[in-house]
Amino acid sequence: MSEKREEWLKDLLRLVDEGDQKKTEKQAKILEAAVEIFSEKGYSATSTSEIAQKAGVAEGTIFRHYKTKKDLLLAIAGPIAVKLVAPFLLNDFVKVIDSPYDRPKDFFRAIAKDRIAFARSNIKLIKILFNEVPFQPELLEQVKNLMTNIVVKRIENALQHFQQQGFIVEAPPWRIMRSASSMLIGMIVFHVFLRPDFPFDEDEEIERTLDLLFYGIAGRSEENAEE
Amino acid sequence: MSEKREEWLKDLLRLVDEGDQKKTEKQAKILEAAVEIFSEKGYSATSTSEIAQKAGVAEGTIFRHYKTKKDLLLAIAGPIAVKLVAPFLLNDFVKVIDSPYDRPKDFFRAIAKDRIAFARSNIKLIKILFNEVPFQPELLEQVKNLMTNIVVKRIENALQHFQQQGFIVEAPPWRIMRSASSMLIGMIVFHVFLRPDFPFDEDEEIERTLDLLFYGIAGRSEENAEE
Amino acid sequence: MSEKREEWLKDLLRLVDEGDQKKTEKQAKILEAAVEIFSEKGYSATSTSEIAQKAGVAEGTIFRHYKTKKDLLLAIAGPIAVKLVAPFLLNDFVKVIDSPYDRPKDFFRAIAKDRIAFARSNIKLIKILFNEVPFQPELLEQVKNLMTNIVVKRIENALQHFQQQGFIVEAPPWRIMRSASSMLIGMIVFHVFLRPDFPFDEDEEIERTLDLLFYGIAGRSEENAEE
Amino acid sequence: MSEKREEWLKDLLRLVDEGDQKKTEKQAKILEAAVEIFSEKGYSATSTSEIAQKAGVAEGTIFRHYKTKKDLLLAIAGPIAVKLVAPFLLNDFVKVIDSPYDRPKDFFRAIAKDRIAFARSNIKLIKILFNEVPFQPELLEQVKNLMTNIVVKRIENALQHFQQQGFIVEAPPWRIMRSASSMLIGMIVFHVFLRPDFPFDEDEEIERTLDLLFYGIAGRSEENAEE
DNA sequence: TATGAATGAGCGTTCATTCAT
DNA sequence: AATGAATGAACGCTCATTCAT
Repeated sequence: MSEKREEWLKDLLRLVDEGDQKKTEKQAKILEAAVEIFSEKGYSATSTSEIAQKAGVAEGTIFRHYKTKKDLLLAIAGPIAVKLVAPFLLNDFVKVIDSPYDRPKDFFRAIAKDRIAFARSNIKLIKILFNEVPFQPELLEQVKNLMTNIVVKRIENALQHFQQQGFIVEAPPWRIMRSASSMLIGMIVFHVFLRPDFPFDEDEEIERTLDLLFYGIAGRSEENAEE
Repeated sequence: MSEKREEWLKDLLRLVDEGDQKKTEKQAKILEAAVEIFSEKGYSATSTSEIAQKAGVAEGTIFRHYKTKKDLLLAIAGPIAVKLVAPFLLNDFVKVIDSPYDRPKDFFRAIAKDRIAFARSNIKLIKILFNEVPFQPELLEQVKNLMTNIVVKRIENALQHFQQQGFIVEAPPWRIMRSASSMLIGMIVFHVFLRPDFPFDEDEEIERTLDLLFYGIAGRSEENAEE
Repeated sequence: MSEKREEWLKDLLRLVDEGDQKKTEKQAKILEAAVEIFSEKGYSATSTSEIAQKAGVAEGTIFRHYKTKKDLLLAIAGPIAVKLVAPFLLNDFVKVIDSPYDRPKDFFRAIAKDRIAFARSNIKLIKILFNEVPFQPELLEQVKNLMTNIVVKRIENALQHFQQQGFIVEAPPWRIMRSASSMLIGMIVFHVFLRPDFPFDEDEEIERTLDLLFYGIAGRSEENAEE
Repeated sequence: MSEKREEWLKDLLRLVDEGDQKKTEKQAKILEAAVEIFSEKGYSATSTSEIAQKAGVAEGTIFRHYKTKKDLLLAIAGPIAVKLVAPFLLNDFVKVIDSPYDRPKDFFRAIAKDRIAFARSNIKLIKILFNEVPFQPELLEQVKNLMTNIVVKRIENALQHFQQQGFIVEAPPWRIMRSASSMLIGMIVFHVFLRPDFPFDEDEEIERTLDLLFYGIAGRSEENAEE
């Protein structure tokens, strides 16, 4: 089940790679400062002079590396969008169906742990991405592409695989996906973004949340009553 | 179980009431225009002259009614924050515990239907609220207050009530709340904001989503295997 | 021989009229300052802040009245282009053919005196016009239109009229026009723009220059030799 | 009647010679690009980065050869000013008085043909020169010097010589010079700069224009009437 | 109450020029 | 000799806000 990589995806990946490598010292400082302030005040409310000051460079230097302020934003938000869905881009992601995750819980657990870790080390970048996606058509387009063509497709495949084996309830895959995603994303949003100080044992929390996802919140009375 | 209303809450409610009533025609047009543009381009990227133009008033008129641009934003985003949690503010919300919702499903179903309807008629306002909450300390504070002191408290009460009756699984209420909220919010976000054109039967969708919430996504094999 | 006025001409004339009338005090000061500095340093080398300073207004005020710096230039250079050819725009200019100027010399003398006076009272504006025409396509177009459709046409008519009466040598009208224009323009350029301090009696100078134009610079020997 | 060469003239000539010779390949490309863009958009509206790009060199390279942007302009406009009056600089220009041009028409014809040819091969440079002379004091000074001390002086000499022989009408030489120059310059401006596509036979045109210059535009009726 | 001209600080961007390589 | 990254002043222009009418 080899997936043909489309052009736009290749371009994206190349962009990400390039961005990760060739960076002058000044460029790195500019990015660092921009991330900091963009995430604090939002893109539109951030001035390039503020970025320059925080980065310790002249304002003109910013525009030598990024033709416009928006270019600077996209240089930050574009790659993070790709990295956000990186696990699903892996060619061998599909192997999930053949073997590595015997059970759907293993599958969700793996994704959850990986993405929580990722979110934790990229809090500011993810904030920027989500704050700006509604207002930057290029970003929106890119995110839509990634989601529709990569993530949704692959998860759907996995779910159908699990359904065939009877591991997952019979229901439209998109609803299961939506519900499962919501629960995991909700967990991340709460523990990483809203209440990073709320004390909890991550592994334990993932386990208990998966329990709720898999077996529901109904108590014994409810179960007997309805089923 | 009467709840003492704090000062800040009284202030908020008065604000909302006032906002809903005394509005000159011009003021209404200004708000309408501001909502439109704020939701499209974001608060910071919107200029007061643009609002004035769209509202068909002079620029000075805006500042006669709202001392600053931020005041205008807060006049929009503040009330919507309150209305967003309005059901939980009702004095008789607590009655849920005494009688009206025999079962938790009825409880969640009622909230879901009501809030979906609300979201649908306030898409732009809610967008504005969520876009700006991270950057406006006053908004953030207000939302935090509402959430922590009203919503969380009352839902927690309800959940504990249901747990006592055995209708809901024994688990920390905050985790159940987080999971349930995530699933319902995820449904709203998806069907109202992300894919409003995605065809679905609302009542049916709510029912099936509640099923997943209550009984989980595990299929028969999985159930047997683990439990 | 009534001439139908084209649309663009109407527009131009309206523009000039408007420009001459409704001007706030600030607007007048801005124009005055702009004319001064544009003529001294050229349009591109002039900064809007300099204009604002000289006009005694805030920089923003300039942009309330003229959307861009180029608009400001065109508000100055456009009308002067029209006024420069104003005499030829008069409907009764054509009467020249019926009676008022019995002889071509009277015709050229009238034009010369009028345009010298005009040049003298609009030195700076004319400088700006001619400095910027090569670089502003809109101006170039406008000047071309005025020249080709109005000035050239009408002078040609007059010349042909004079030729029919034997007052002017038989030669292609455009060559006569070019030569006559050159001589008069040369006179204006020299005495008004290049050496405004060079002492001369204007009426006398015009008369003597017309003599050269009409009877040539050849001395008696040359005349005998060739003719 | 040998003319003592002043210092400034020596300097100029040396500058021109140097300019024509020692030029690295890059330098030549820079000049070429600068001429192109200066003539298109004007000096002030041209950026050094644009020149560098068009010349295919680094921006720094320009400043290695020309200390400032203005130096670059002067390196272009200075020499062309000198070349523009070059014929009058020739030591043997004065021979005109002794013999080579028996008649003034030959004299003017020679100058006209030569300068038309020159203008044609230096259109852009001449445009630059005349566009910038009003704004660059150094250029203005240089052109004034050349004109007053060389061109005017020598033509005046020639004219007086022709007047003594009765070939040219008795009138202040400056007026004859102004009129003759205007006519020839008018011809060049029209046929070379304004309407280079206007079809005409150059030799014929020069001849006919000289006729107008020498014998005037008056027809037979006018001649009889006035003289 | 409503206006819109006026403000001047601040915006994103470009500029001519420098200098380490 | 040639580069191009870096500079910071200056650019044209927009901004939220004020105020006389």
